[in-house]
Amino acid sequence: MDTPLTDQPDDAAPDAEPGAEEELRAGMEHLFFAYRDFIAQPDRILTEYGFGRAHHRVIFFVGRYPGMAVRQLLEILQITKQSLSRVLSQLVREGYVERRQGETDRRQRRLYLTKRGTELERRLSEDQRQRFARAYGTAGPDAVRGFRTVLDLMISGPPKGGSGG
Amino acid sequence: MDTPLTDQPDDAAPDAEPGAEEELRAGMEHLFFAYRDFIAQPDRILTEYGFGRAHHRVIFFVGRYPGMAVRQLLEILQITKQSLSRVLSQLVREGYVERRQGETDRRQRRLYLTKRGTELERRLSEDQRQRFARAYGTAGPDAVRGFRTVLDLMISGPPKGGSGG
DNA sequence: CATTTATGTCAATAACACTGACATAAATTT
DNA sequence: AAATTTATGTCAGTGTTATTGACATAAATG
Repeated sequence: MDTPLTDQPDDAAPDAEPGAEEELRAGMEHLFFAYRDFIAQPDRILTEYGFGRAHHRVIFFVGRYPGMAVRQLLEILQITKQSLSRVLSQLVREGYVERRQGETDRRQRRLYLTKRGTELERRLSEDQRQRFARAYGTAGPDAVRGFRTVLDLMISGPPKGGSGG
Repeated sequence: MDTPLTDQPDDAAPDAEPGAEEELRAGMEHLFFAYRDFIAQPDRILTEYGFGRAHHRVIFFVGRYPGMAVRQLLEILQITKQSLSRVLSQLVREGYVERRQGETDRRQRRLYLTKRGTELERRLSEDQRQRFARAYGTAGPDAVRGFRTVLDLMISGPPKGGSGG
């Protein structure tokens, strides 16, 4: 995966801009590359299962927050319930995710990974975990703190008052 | 845009894991949120033009590297030429991108933003630039260096030399 | 009892990626 | 000069993921 930073002809170098603007665009560019490479390997694995990126997202978040309700998953993924429905139904049908009726609110379907789902989650995230582990390890704790600080500041707060963003 | 970190019921908190693993997954989760929120506003603007995310990527990179050849754009975006073709042809047809024959290698079609394309690029990137500017400004230079360090380490190297790391 | 919330489904559509096949022009190699 | 490779582009068909709109059920809430 080439980055153009090292590989461009002279007349395709970053456009001369005021330094600050250039720094921002460099960040945007690198965020794009990081995300692109972050999802490349899981994408390859998913095709074996006939799944796509959306399935991975569901498996990741249900694995991370067992017992999560459908509504919360929708808020996180920022997609419509119709979009989620197809993916989630498929995962349930094929035995990767389990739906259990909520105890306090029985309208809810709380989501859990099955054993099979947990295994797939580990397989899908293996490259991603290694990627983070390597980057974190090489960069060191100070850089990791900076990374997390900037990343968190980039995330939009809740739309309303909520729990204070 | 809610994050589940502050908003989950007690039984949907992050699964108890060894600390290191949890830290990695937290990073993965936040990278997802950052990217999700990073592209939300441009996505809204693009619908006005009948464009999608792919058009934005082309406009961003052609704007950043004027005179870029098609081949380089394909390597960056990691998509097939058929996929790029539809998007690029549309942008050319509607006057946002210009193709000029290469001078040294006349097989190449070198890509440039038109005035119209430059205007759209600025509009699309406005929220993203502000987002980065705000995060960078609040986090401070040390954190920004850490952010860039980790992000760069996460990007796969060129495919030829190493094993992608 | 009326309303809202949580969930789910059916149908139609669009954006964006894919594979495979084929074509032209120009550069490079033999 | 001929053969090969490279850069680009198009046509056709397909699949995943998203969309909107309409409609339905069960359960919680006012």
